[in-house]
Amino acid sequence: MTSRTDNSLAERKRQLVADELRDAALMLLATKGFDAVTVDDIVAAAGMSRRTFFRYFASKEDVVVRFLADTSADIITELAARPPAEPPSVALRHALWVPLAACNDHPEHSERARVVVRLILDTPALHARWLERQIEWRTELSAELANRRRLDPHTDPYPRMAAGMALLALDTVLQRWQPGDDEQHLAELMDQAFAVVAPALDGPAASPAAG
Amino acid sequence: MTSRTDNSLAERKRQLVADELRDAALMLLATKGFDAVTVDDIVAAAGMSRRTFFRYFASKEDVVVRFLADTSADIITELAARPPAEPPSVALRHALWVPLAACNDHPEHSERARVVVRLILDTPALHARWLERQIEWRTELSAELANRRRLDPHTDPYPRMAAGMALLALDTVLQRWQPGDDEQHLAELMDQAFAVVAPALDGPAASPAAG
DNA sequence: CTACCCGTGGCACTCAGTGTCAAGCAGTGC
DNA sequence: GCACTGCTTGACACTGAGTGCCACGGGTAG
Repeated sequence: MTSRTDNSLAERKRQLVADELRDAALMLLATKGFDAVTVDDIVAAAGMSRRTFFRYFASKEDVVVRFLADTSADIITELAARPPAEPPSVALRHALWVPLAACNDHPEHSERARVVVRLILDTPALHARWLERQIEWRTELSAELANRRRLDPHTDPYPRMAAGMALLALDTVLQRWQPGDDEQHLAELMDQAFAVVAPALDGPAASPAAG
Repeated sequence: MTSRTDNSLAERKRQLVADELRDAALMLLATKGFDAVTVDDIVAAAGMSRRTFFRYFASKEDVVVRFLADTSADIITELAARPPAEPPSVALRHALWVPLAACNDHPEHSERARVVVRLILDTPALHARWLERQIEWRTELSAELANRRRLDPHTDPYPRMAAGMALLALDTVLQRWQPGDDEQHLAELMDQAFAVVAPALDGPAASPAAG
């Protein structure tokens, strides 16, 4: 989860520093709360300088959000890899399952991921940044959906809204993620969420109304 | 739009100061961009002190977001006022139309509202705060929807997601809002957006799946 | 051994946001 | 007119986020 392109040596050293900072940050932020921890606290715990922190993370929010966002970035490529004939609801469900499955592959990571999710949802500043990241995904998912259905994303509201509904389903699952939940229960939550939006996702396709 | 409870005298003086700050802020932010304007610039233009600004607005983002949020706060009461038998898609469409109609009632305000919408959608920091505000509305709309359908918002994902879809429709309309659009065209955009989500909003209600 | 490259730390700076306090300015009672 | 009270304001100082700049140090190539 930590790296995807290790150009060896220098790159791995960078990754090591980033992980150290991330671990120190998540530890402190999750236990003391977001506002109660300063960047100075984090770098003191990691044994590095304040300046170095901002070379690896754009902001204090960035450490937390990127921890989830990195694992979720694959949803776009996953959607592109789904068979074109697949209904949007099914393709999107599979695409959004990727980050959740990645968490459950490593039980010890899963627990930390859940804590980070809680931290984000309960901290307004983090929640805002999280949504900001989702906006990017929505744009990319929208482009892919438009491409699949040969729709013009500038005149047809369907792609953008379909992507938005999928992310809404993800949000709902994360919101309902409880401490003891195993992978199966997470899958059930996912199914429930997608059951709600499926009629719209797979509905009467594009409505070429007035323009 | 500016006030809804004028306890006369002191309260109206407060409103006057707030409006002055808001006008100066929107003028500068819309023309120069969000990051290029400091709070000092704003208070200098308004002829007030930096400290006074933060007595009226929680943050630089707050000035911009509240300008739209204030007009949109009525959507919750409007939804509650809709007849209980009305399908969710229709009730929600009427509720979300309130802020848009409020804009079009005052042509000079409409233009500024459109500019502010552009500013918010084009500025990541503002967009994030805007979505953060929508989360509150989603919670309230969700509670109202759950109440209408006698659903438990903690076990059934429908209310939360229905509210999310409605706000997604609003977002889509704002995104596609063009300079020359009159009220009728705005209504068409609204209809198109709701046509997409309506199958999910009015679909097979709650699915009491596993819990 | 030397020259170079890159990551790092230290420092100073801007700007957002907050707490505190002293002044200004109504309205009120004497 | 005068003191008292409550509220708003401005000024100052302070914390904390985030950035630009430069000098140090430790590897690596020549």
